[in-house]
Amino acid sequence: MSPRRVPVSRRDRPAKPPLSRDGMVAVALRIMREEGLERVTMRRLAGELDTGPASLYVYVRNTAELHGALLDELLADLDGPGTRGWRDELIELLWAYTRMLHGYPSLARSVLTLRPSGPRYLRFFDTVLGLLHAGGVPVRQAAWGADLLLQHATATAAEHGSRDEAVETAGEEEELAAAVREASPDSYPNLARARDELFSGTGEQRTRWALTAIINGLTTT
Amino acid sequence: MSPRRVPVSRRDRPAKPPLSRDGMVAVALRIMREEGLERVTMRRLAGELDTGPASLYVYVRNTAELHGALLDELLADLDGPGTRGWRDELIELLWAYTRMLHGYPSLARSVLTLRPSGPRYLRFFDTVLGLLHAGGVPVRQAAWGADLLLQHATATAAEHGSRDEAVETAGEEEELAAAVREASPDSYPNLARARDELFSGTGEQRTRWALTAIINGLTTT
DNA sequence: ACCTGAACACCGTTCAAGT
DNA sequence: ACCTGAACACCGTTCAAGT
Repeated sequence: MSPRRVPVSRRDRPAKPPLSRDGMVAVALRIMREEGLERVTMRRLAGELDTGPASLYVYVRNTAELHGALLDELLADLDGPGTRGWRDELIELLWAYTRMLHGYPSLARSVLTLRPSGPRYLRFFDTVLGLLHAGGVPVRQAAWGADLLLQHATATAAEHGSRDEAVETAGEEEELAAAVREASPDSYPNLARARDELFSGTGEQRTRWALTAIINGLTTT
Repeated sequence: MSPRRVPVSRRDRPAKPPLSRDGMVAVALRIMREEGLERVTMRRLAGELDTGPASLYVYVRNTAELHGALLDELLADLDGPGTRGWRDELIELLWAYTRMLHGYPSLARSVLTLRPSGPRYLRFFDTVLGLLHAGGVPVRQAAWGADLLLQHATATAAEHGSRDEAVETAGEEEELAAAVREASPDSYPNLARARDELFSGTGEQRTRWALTAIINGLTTT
């Protein structure tokens, strides 16, 4: 009779590190990087931290707050502006932000309704405002414009995110393309005329164009 | 002994109307209008239609498709453009769309990742393209610009939606405001300078300004 | 083809009771 | 104060079996 295999018990495992907000966020970040934000649930996180879901509520008010913390963590990897003209630097910065969020479309969606307020986000916002100021944009247009630019970048990442869920979205994209193709020029003359341009360009080209257009618009409005 | 009250049984109720996609969407629309999109779940809808959730999958592929149908339904209430100049009409149309979606922020969030392709949405898109064309905007800028304008309108509704969930968001808005107030002018000089303008203006003023800025930008980019 | 019961595999959050 | 087991009140989607 071979010795019965007993399941690894609590006391055989390495001592459970004490819970902390930072530890929680670190684990959440790892799960998000490896499997996407969908997998970062309170229950999963609790399991990974060897406790019950209720324990997490000592450190965050709710999932939205956790998502805000994750955004702030990602923002740490964003480089500050370089030394070119304010316009180019601004576009580069916002494009880098868009690219970063593009890898985490679910986070982008969450951020869109979040009003983030972490230190890294404030730094980022300050930099955008600074570049607009450097371009001579009056303070009101700079404030409203920075908001507009960040909203656009976030919404773009949320919309065209590139994780597995994008497979579904690709189906809908195809459905829209088909609907546009089949739209009769009689009832939809403008759609028919714009048919080819509606889906033209790469994501990068369109995003850069949009950022440029918004910057041009806000300086003259 | 008073007659025992028996619960209303299946056969005492009016004959169950046959399921149909239109019937489903109509009930979903009613629930969304009365209680918000959060309450429009497959299970709730099935209960309301006196069937099991599995039955709904005969008519829609998934919840995303249902949300697309709801948007198309709402779009039916949107008036076409009037007779003023293309610019004013375009802003009016997009503002009406924003206002409409503002009442259903969860739907706006869903639409942002949906690529809607319903007939009413195509009509709406065609109208936006038509107004830009009337303004002499070249077809490529019109196509990319229409996309940009619709994305902005949808994202704005998603962001500042006005249902009960807005109570939570108000808390986060307040937290951001507090963070901005407390941001030291030394480490966040641009935030400090823009402090007052960051939260100035009504939602309508800011949305109209943003739409105007984007239109100005896209015509010159 | 259309319809469904039941199951699969999960959720976020709260709360009373512990330490 | 910090932590937790257990419960509350739900989810979307699939699938085999019916009609």
